[in-house]
Amino acid sequence: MCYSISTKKVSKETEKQFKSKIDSCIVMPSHYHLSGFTQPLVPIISSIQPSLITAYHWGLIPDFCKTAKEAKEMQIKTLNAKSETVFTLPSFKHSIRDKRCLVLVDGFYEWRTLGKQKYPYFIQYKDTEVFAMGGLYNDWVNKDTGKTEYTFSIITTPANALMSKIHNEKLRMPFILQKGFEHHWLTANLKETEIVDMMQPLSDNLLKAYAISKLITNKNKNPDSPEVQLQFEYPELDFFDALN
DNA sequence: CCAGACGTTGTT
DNA sequence: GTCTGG
DNA sequence: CCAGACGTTGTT
DNA sequence: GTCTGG
Repeated sequence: MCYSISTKKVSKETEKQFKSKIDSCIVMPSHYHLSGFTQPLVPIISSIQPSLITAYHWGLIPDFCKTAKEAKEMQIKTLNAKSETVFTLPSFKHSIRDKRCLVLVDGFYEWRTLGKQKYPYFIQYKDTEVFAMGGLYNDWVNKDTGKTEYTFSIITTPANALMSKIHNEKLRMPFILQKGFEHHWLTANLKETEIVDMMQPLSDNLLKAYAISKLITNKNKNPDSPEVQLQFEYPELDFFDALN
């Protein structure tokens, strides 16, 4: 799955890459570390406005939610949507047909388990700073206040070889669009089979990854800092990898 | 029928 | 063991 | 998801 | 709104 991302390098430069303009109404959410569990604003491009980079809250609220309380409880359960079940689950079945989006990031974080220890890793796309994860969105109207909540989920697929080594218990990874093919995901009127065929694990030779320090989960320091993305040597990890 | 869930993982 | 904040 | 707290009182 | 378990 994917609950932790970096959006630091999403910027004015990103406009050319995605042939989209940054929404003048938003402040670009640029962070070294964002946890999905806080429902952060994240830069996205939606299928309804494929030429606009805007910002949505992480954690999709389905239309059937009636109150703000119900919506908030739902959001921690819809950070991810499994590619294998998005066409049938009530929370996602409408969005997968006509509310797809690109989630713009420059990396994401996963934990590798060895024995009783967990080691955080930072994963990036090899030949581009900013890349797109495939997602779903929904604009949910709070009937009590009349306000609209703009929300999304990140789709997950089975892990490729690289991600299986890192995320070695869950064996899942975010659905990542291949560089240059991102807008295919936003095409209108796609058939179910065309959508299904797109939601495959990205080839692992396109990604790079290394272990980072445990600053990312240090409560006494701020993980939203450049140091969170620095490579960190764990002798026991190197030793283990040398044997395997 | 009613009532409550509506999700991701992996494990008992 | 379970809850909470990020 | 992970990591750290898990409590009372009253004070800065 | 729709699906599921009882």
